[in-house]
Amino acid sequence: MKKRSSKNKPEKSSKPQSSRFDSLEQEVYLNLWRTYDRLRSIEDELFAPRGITSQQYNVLRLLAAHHPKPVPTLTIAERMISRAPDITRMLDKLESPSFIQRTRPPENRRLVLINITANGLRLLDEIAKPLQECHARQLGHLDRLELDQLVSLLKNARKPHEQDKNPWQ
Amino acid sequence: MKKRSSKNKPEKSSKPQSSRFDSLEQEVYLNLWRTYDRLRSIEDELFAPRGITSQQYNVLRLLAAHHPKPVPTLTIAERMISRAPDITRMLDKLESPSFIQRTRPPENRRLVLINITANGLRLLDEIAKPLQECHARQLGHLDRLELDQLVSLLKNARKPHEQDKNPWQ
DNA sequence: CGACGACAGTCGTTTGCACAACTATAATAG
DNA sequence: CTATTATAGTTGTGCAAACGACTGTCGTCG
Repeated sequence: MKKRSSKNKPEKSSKPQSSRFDSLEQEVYLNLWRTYDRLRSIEDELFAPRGITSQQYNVLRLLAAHHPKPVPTLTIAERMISRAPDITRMLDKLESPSFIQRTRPPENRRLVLINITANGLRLLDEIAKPLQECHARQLGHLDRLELDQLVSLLKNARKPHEQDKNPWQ
Repeated sequence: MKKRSSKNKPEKSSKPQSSRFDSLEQEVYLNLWRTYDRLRSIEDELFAPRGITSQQYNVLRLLAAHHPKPVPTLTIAERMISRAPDITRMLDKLESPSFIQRTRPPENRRLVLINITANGLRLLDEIAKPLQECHARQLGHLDRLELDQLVSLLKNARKPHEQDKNPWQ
């Protein structure tokens, strides 16, 4: 995935090539933002009728991946795709329709361990197929090479900004 | 440009890296989301102390680009990077520190025309340099080829999802 | 043991965002 | 010249996110 050394050119992209952008970096960022926004709205159409957000869906996926082992609350927060400072209330919303279950282990009562329930697993199963179709609508028009390139460039772009030991870096 | 089978990936169960995603499209989308989130947090550090959001900043940029011609409210809403259903109250926040000015033209009193003020232009000017540095921190580690590729792939990715005549497609 | 600090979550409050219903104005049809 | 429809924003309300302060629990060090 390494394309080339990233420090081999002196005067990079600081010149306003296009009138709409102050720099190439800005153009990249705004395109990233716009593209995220467009693709997200497509996913939201899928999740909204089911009463969950895509953040919540990703919590359920994380839990399912660890199932039947439970995951502590703050571990979930760490692994979220976008920062989740209010993980408690988000888990509340998954607990009340009983997609998840909380337990406080006696050997360390500071922890709250989260488990996905059969109900939660059923939801994931129901969503799997429409979500697959949703992803195909989102990005199915790109070929495999483009998708691979995109993943690689995106990873590269955020690499200096991932600090902790989360699985994203 | 179609017909890419998206379900022919063999499961490599030994590597959690590749089993973390249900499809390559999902992997792209989650990477897009994550990268957007990381870069955004960097920009937010810049804008927050100045009391504006990056959405608001982009409104000011749009207005500055048209200055001294005014722009109608809903035209601004259309051109926003991410959808802005509540453009009114967002402009309120720009009007109270008098970064913008509203006028209702007598010849069509349905319109509300927005102009950037000298104050708003001054804010843009003050932000320009730190923002440039911010962009360099965000993406300065990528070389020109990578940045160009990224822009192109991102545009391509959202192309089917841009419908109207906005300047983003 | 008992105080102190670190750890793991929770909760209060404020702010922002979204959808939909609403007002006001202009254009058009009969 | 009125009724209807389209246009352009605004506002009500409710939900979700962000930040920080707070509670309860555990480890440890004198």
